[in-house]
Amino acid sequence: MAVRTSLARKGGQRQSVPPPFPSIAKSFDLAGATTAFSRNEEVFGEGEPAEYLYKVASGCVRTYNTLNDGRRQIGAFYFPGDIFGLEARKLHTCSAEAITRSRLQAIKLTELVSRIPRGMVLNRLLLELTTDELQRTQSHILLLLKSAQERVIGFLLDMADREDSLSEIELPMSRQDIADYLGLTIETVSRTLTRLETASTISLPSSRRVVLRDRQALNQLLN
Amino acid sequence: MAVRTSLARKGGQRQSVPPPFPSIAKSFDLAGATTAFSRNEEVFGEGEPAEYLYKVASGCVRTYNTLNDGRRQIGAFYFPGDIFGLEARKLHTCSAEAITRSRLQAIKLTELVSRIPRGMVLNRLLLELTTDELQRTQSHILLLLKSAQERVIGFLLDMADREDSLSEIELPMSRQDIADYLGLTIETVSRTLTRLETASTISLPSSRRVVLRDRQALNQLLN
DNA sequence: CGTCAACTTGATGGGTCTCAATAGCGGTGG
DNA sequence: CCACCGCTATTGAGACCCATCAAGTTGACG
Repeated sequence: MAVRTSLARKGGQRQSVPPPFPSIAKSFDLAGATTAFSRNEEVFGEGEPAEYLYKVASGCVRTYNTLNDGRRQIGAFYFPGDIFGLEARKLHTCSAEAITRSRLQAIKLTELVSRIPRGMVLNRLLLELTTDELQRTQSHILLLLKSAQERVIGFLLDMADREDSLSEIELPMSRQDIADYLGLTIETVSRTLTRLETASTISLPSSRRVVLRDRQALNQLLN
Repeated sequence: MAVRTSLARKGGQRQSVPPPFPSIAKSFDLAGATTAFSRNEEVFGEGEPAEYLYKVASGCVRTYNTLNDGRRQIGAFYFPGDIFGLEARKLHTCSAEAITRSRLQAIKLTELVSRIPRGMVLNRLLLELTTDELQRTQSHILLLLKSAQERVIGFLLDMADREDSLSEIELPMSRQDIADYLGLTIETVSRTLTRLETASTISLPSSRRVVLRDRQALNQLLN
């Protein structure tokens, strides 16, 4: 799978940003073996020691926090090639679950140093991963400030960029997942999608498939 | 000034987290000389090359993004001892301004390596700074999901922790700054503060001074 | 005492949440 | 093949929270 260029929002405008150098982190092979995870299976839980780094070989993973009022905030979705599980401190500050049946490469952080490519320092790898995460998180903040319609459109465009497809998206996650990522309710997400379909800017062959019919209109609605 | 312990929200609950090691980054002296900035003076602008790292010697700084609908999103406030200006890529993705008359230490990134304490690697310093930033950003997301009252209370408690005062806060920033940080309007911020004062959980000797009168009640209102 | 900026307060409307019911979809078994 | 089931998604009606627009208040400074 090709290394993806990450996305950044600058001034609220969508914009592709090339990586600072051909992303070593993402193309870096963590380990040979993969572990299988079934749908909704937990990869790690909040509060557990953060000893491993994971790379998605196939499938899709979500990380989330559980708020004390019971709501769930999804922090990020990870697709094949993405690396996750890195934490600032010793413990995980979020939980991770497989969304679909997935295969993950895992490597113990303490063993990582021996697998690092010649000439690369551990701190540089970690810095790169943390930097990517920071950019994603900052974009996420800007997304949460907007109207429901703008959030949903922003989400769809992000997904379209992350899948290789030009205009047809296969969503592995449920409406609840989307809602918890965007800080909305499933009803609002559903209504917004319906309204976009009515306006002929997208079409919904099935609930998990979205076709972007008019990207220009979508970008305009981002305001 | 003492090195502060940073804050993290876990499960939406407030919780102090000790730094992984006595924060080298924050106690690290960037340079001898300081530059003065007047109120509202720009330190750097979005899109400019990110060549310097800044450490607040006195005063207070805000970083922000301007959205394309004209709104402004404040990403963070920086107080004495805090370091800012580090970017993932070559250019600044946000602007920075002094909130009050401030003095800042600045050092060119390219010169940084020569000033790094013996035995420390550049990447480790950068990693530490990025990690701090990531934690702040993640907390910020969780704050933006809550009700106006919870956001304002969360903000006040954060400020109280960052100032050394136990219960009396001196806010250097305007209502507009607070609103743009919390994703609210100034009216909502003002009304919320008034309501909290009416409920005797805080008092407002002046608009920029806040006394936390009942921290237990405040924590309870965080839900 | 006038001016200006910052802040507060009030009235109103709109966007999203809540609660509730209906519809679709995949699986399982008769 | 069809009936049934559970789960997911859609649709509707009403309430509530916050934004908006507008007016009034306060405080600093000349």
